[in-house]
Amino acid sequence: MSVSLSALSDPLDNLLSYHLRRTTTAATTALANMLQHLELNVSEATLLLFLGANQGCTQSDIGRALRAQPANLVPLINKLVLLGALDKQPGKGRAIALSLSDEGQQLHAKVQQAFTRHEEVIGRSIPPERRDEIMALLRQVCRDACHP
Amino acid sequence: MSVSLSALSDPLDNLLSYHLRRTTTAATTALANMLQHLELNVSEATLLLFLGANQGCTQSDIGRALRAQPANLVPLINKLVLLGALDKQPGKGRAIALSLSDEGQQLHAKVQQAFTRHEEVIGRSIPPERRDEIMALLRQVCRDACHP
DNA sequence: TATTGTTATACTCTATAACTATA
DNA sequence: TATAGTTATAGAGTATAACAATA
Repeated sequence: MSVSLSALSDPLDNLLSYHLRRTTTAATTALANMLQHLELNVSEATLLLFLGANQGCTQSDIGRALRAQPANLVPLINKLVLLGALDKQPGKGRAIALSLSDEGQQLHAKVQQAFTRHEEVIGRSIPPERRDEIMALLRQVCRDACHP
Repeated sequence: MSVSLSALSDPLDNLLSYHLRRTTTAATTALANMLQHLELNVSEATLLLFLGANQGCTQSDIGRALRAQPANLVPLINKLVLLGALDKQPGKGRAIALSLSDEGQQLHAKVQQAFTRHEEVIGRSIPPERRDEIMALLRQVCRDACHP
């Protein structure tokens, strides 16, 4: 027999890890919606943002900075190339220097706008003076989780 | 040519959404490692925790409470059944009331222990008196993200 | 008909192994 | 040999559509 909804207790509501997961899912979904009209998903947009600030970097630079497996970057880079957003230039050894084309620059501006708007949405209940403190805390939780 | 690592700037480091994603990934990976010896992944363990506190609830109760698609619960429930952790009892209509078997109770205790230890690990830099405040904030960010 | 449970499917994210190319 | 890039693949998380069973 079904328990009525109000009677359900939630043993997870007191867990930081649970709220991290749930909140991140909600925030990422909202961001994905804001990027939809640009034909980019969150990963592709994140990569574009990073490339805009680090023109000439290589795939392995990106992997190290964003803690992504180089293999997982391949489809993302291909997508940006497909959109005409990327220029590739031969680098040292097998390395390929990536930079934004003119079209990529324009797309980059729109992505930045979307991210900024999204930050405003998810942070609208956070007093501005506490923002930095909260991000420092998230960075620390991230480090603590990585070194158990 | 490759840019030296120290020269790389990170335009994402100032974004709350980025740190949410990165921190959640790190925390969830750590939790998964702590659950490995119980042969449970994070989703299965979360479900077990919920069922322990809501014995007799149905699949659609769970879906509503954890905001999961009922279809996605099927493999999780099957896994717990496979481990001998669940009892199923016919309920109203097609509904099936789920509860923990004796074996499930024992597993539940171990899962709770793992979650508690994980909370200690990821929260070890958070002053206890600020924990509730931070979780309230995460809940609020979650709500804000859902209603853009 | 409305609700519940199930199956099949698909897309994204993440991770690893194995391969190729270049200094 | 060491580094960089690529391919293939596998597992987990999430979402929808379609179907079956029951009141």
